[in-house]
Amino acid sequence: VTALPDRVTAGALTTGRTILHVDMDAFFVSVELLDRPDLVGQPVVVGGPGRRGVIAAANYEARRHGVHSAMSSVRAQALCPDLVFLPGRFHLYSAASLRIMETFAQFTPLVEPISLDEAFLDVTGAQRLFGSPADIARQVRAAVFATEGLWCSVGVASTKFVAKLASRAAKPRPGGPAPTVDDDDGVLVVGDGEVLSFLHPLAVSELWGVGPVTLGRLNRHGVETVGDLARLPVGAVVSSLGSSAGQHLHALAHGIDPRPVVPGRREKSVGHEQTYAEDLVDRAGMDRELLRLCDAVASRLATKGLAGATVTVKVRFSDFRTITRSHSPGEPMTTTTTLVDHARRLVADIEPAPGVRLLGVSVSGLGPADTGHQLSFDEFEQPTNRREVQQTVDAIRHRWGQAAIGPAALLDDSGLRLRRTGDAQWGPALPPSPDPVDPMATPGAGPGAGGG
DNA sequence: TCTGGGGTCCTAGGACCC
DNA sequence: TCTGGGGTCCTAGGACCC
Repeated sequence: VTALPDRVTAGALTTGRTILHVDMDAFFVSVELLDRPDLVGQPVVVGGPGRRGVIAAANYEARRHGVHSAMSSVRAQALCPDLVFLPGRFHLYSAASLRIMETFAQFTPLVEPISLDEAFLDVTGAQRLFGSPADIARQVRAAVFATEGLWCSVGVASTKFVAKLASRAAKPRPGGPAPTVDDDDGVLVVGDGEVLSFLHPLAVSELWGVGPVTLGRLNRHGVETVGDLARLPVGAVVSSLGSSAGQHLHALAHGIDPRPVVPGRREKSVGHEQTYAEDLVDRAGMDRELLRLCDAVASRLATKGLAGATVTVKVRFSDFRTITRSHSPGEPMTTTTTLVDHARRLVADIEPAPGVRLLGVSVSGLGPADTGHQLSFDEFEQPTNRREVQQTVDAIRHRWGQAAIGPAALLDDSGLRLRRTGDAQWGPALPPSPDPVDPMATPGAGPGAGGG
């Protein structure tokens, strides 16, 4: 694979776009299996095995039993008693994802990541260097396999959403043959003349943006397929779904999607939330957990060099009713102490007694953390500068790991170890874990969702 | 299917300003 | 003080995606 030269002008990309949607196959599980060749051929998932756990990713052997991501783990286990559960190792997936995105960048600078395992590539201007759209798609797929040992599926079209649907159609089928680099394996090109005949037979729920609620509304109009939606007058769609969503989906049903591939999109919020194996029932528990969440959020803000304007607390009660409370203090926030002060105030009048199953803290309105030393009013009041404390904590964590230091209020009953956030990625472990966390563990190397 | 955790985007009402 | 119209910001909630 030859690297793309520096000069690819945006001007050449304005008409007749060629867009690739690249989607890794069973990404998390595939990464795990590189380390565990002994499990190849067995049904394997990454996810939390606990009572409130869910499946994050399933390999094709597991899918053959009907197991899929977002399914509750209890149900997955029932469908496939031999299912192998692996706890997630997020840092591995992030690192692999970064390398894969770099591989994409060898073909075009216009790479828009959607998640760790998916991206859009606008290759309109890359065809003189790399050949036809199908040629480029095959080269991308082969390059990812050559560098990572991982397979992906590639959809090609002149619009984003058709490219995405095409990559899904190009996926290996559960129980089907294993992927190869053969000419037409794992790649589907939908030419402009074929868009409507490809699109219209699909279930309308396949469209990006049609979830359970929208599907229900469309079904009430007798819409089952994308073709049904296209035949409905736009007015009827708009009156049912609202102006924005209605016009957008109606246009999609006609194959129209002007959204460009946008590289380098900035993140807009950073947050942590956690569902508890046992509901929280008192103020002290809420206050302690808010501290834990704010500590985790502040730590990530520091790593990214960001500050936030608005803090939002989310509370989900045992009956699943969910509320949010937010506040924008007027000054950028960076520290655990500032975040937790606001977070606790936001829930001060909320009664935890019915049982709180989830708490979340997120920060939005992100901007660069100013490196100057303008003290906020808040900090000015404090005997010790909060920013300095936060910076010292962050430096220690950078050197010794996330669990090396933290608020004393988060020490567990032994008084020796910190209660940590972020291990239970896919739902709480089996019953409340008496299992301590090694305070010297490296980030992400905790007991994980399955440690229990 | 008794429902995770990371996010994005949209809507709607009210405060506030000109 | 029986009072318009446009714009922006803030807050709360919800749909949706991977």
